[in-house]
Formats: sequence, structure tokens, C-alpha cells
Amino acid sequence: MRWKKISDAVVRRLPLYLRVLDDLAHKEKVKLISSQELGELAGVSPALVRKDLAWFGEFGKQGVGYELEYLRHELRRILNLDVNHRVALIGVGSLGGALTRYNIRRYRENPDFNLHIVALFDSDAELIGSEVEDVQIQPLDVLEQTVEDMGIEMAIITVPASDAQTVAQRLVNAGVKAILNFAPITLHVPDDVQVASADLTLELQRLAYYLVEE
Amino acid sequence: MRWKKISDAVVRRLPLYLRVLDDLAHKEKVKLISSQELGELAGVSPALVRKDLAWFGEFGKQGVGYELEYLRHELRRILNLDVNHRVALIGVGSLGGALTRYNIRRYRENPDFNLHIVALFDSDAELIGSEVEDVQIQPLDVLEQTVEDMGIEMAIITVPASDAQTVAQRLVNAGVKAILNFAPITLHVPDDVQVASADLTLELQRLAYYLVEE
DNA sequence: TAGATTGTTAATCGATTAACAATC
DNA sequence: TAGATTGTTAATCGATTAACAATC
Repeated sequence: MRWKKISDAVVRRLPLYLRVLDDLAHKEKVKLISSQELGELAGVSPALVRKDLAWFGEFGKQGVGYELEYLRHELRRILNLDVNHRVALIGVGSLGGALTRYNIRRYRENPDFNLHIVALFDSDAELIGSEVEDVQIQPLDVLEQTVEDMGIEMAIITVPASDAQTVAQRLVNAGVKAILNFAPITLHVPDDVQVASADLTLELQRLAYYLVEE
Repeated sequence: MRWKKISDAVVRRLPLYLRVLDDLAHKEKVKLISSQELGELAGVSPALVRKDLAWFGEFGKQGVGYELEYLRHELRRILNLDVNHRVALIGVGSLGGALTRYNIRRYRENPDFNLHIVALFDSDAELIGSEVEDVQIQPLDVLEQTVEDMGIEMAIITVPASDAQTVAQRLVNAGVKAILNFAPITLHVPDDVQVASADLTLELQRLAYYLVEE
């Protein structure tokens, strides 16, 4: 079952709902949750929660609410998080290394996380051959081959801005369909490739706007 | 000069425009830029570029375009990036450390960057007293005092989810007005405090939505 | 002047909210 | 049954685009 044209605004909120449900599943013995409660915890209006979910089916019961585990399961399915996805990370500097450690540890604790960094690349000869959380850092030469051999679908770019577009191009050529980009540059990719920008400087600068001196 | 109620959608694009102008200022000898060009490089329509800028004044010349250095200067002023801002980072794990190194190196290269991590905090006794890029890691006990003494306005939270809300509360009490939050939890803060969420898992999960197996 | 591009208004588009019938 | 909450439609709100007069 696939859905035609769900707006990006809707898709952005789904992982947020899932995060709330995951937290509740761990902490409390809650079995049911209303759009009211879910909305409060996610910072979204109850009407919007219902409307977002309704795009994908009828998951609740009138007068009752949503069965927590069922909704959680459905959200994971909708987000394709019910199957495992292999991820490559390019640029194993301190940020890239930190993200790798975080991801792999999380995956080890809970393999159902289903997003797994399985390959690391860097152009620095000093780094090649060394390991982060048991994953060897490889030279960029073998990028395409490795992506294809391992069935890698997503990539995280943590290289300098000057290299980011070239790396993105090579990833796209190798068949990667989703990129999380930390480099401070707008990547140009075909329409069927999704890019999420994670330029943290942009976020800090945006926050500075609200720092009005009294 | 302050502006009343500029929408968040507009504010989000300003750092993006600034990034484009900064890049051009370094690379080329471009003196003028049209809304067409700026829009192309920022991934925004020309009409929207003009409308966004017009909220803050008249920065261009009809038939000519925008003078690059002037617009850059004005954007920095609008974003409060013409004055220096001190930033605290709480949770010096591998992600926090990476962000600190990146920020401080960038600031050293170019102090006009004006966003500067000047204080680090952690609860781990092992870390306290050690340094990252010449900034000592302090115990959380002195958080409030240090924020006040140093005139810290912004904070970056890179602690575990379980500690994030408490840390946020303490930061708010100490007078911090903007928080960049990497913990996977929705922070509850007063209306006059701005929070930007940087939960990278949320971004990866969102990207997974688009990975439809053929 | 002629050509180009801004600043701005009106039109369109899309997203959110309000409201309520359906129903558990 | 009575009370509660979903799913959905209509109303509202806000953001983007189109268009063009102003003007450099």
C-alpha cells in the first residue's frame, strides 16, 4: 500500500508522533492514547494529529482513541521503518565519528531501530583502515562499488562544503535515494532523491534573530 | 530598528540567503546580485526572495539588483549577527565535543562569525577540568553562575534525553533566550525562549519515508 | 531612452483549525 | 444508553506566486 502525494509538512510530523509513542511504550503502561494527548506531547493540535493520520487509514476507534502499540506499529510501517536500511557516512571527522558512534550503539541496543550505518568513507589516508565501532573507514575510491554491493540506500554527508556536491553526485550515481547533508551548501540532486539539510550553523543563526537586546 | 511579527518561515530563509552571499563574497568578484540569482542559489523563487527582504526595508535598486556586500551587511544586522553572542554547550560527549571543536575553530578563523561557544558543562566527573579547544569543562553546579557572569545568551543541549528538560529549565532560569536542542525530546520552555530542534534521528526517519522499494 | 529588476498588490495555493456527524 | 473521541468536511488562516507599476 503506497500513498500518492502526501505533503512534506505531514511526513515531517510522523517521526515526531512515533517518538512520543516510543517514549510512552517504554515508560508507562498506557494502552490507549487520544489525539488530544498525542498532540500535547508532540506539540501539535489534536485536529492536526487526526488529519495527519487519516491520510494513511483509520487507526483509531471513535469514543476510545488510538491503541498505542498498534499505532506505533502502523507509523513504523508507513515510515518504512519496519525494514532495515543500510546507511553510508562520508567524512569521518569529529562530527562524522560522533554520529557513527551514536548510531551504531543505538542500533546494537535495539536492532529494530532499522537505520544502520554500515560503511564509512574518508579521503584522509591517515584515517583509512582505522575503525569506528568496528566499521572500517574505506577510501572514497570504493564508494560506488560498496554502495552497490551492500545495498546501501541512504547516506550522511559530513565532508567539507567544497567536497559535498561531488560526493552527493557520486552517491546519486551509485543509487542512493536519500541524503542527510551536514555540509553548509545546497546540494543539487535529481527529483527522485531526497535531501535533508542539517546545517547547524543555519539553525544557530536563525536563533540569533530572536536575541533582541533589551 | 525592530520588526513586529515576521513569520518564522521568513526568518528561516534569511540565514540561507546569508550563506549564499557569504559564499559569493569569498569566491567571486560579484558586486551585484538579482533576486533571480540569489533565489536560484538558495533554492527559493525570486518573488519570495524579494518579498522576504521587503519585510525589513528596501535593499535593492530597480533595474539593477542588490549590492552584494550591502545586502550581506544588512542581513547580518537583521539576524543580530553584527554583535557577538556567547554560547554555552551542555553535555560534552562525542557529539558535543565535535560541535565545540567545529565552532571554536570557525570562530578563530573568522571572529566575525559572532557565535562563540565560551563555556562547556558536563556531569561526568571524569571530564570535568579537561579542555576542548582551550575551553575547560565545568561541573553543572556552576551553570547558572557562569551563564550570568559571562553574559551567555544561547545554549546547545547535547545531553541524554532524560536530562534535557532539567538542563533546559536551568538555562531558562539563568536567562538564556535561545536553545539548540539535540536531545530527542520536546522541550517545554516559556514563550519568550526560542528552541530549535536538531534531533537527527527524526531527520533520518523522515528520509526513510521516501525509500520505497520498487 | 530602452531594458531590467525591484517593491508591492492581488490572486492562488496549501495547510491548519473548527465543527460535527458517525460510532465505539 | 450516555459520554467520548474519531474521521471528515467546510471555514479560516497564512504563505507563495503571479503580475505589474515604479524606477533605476
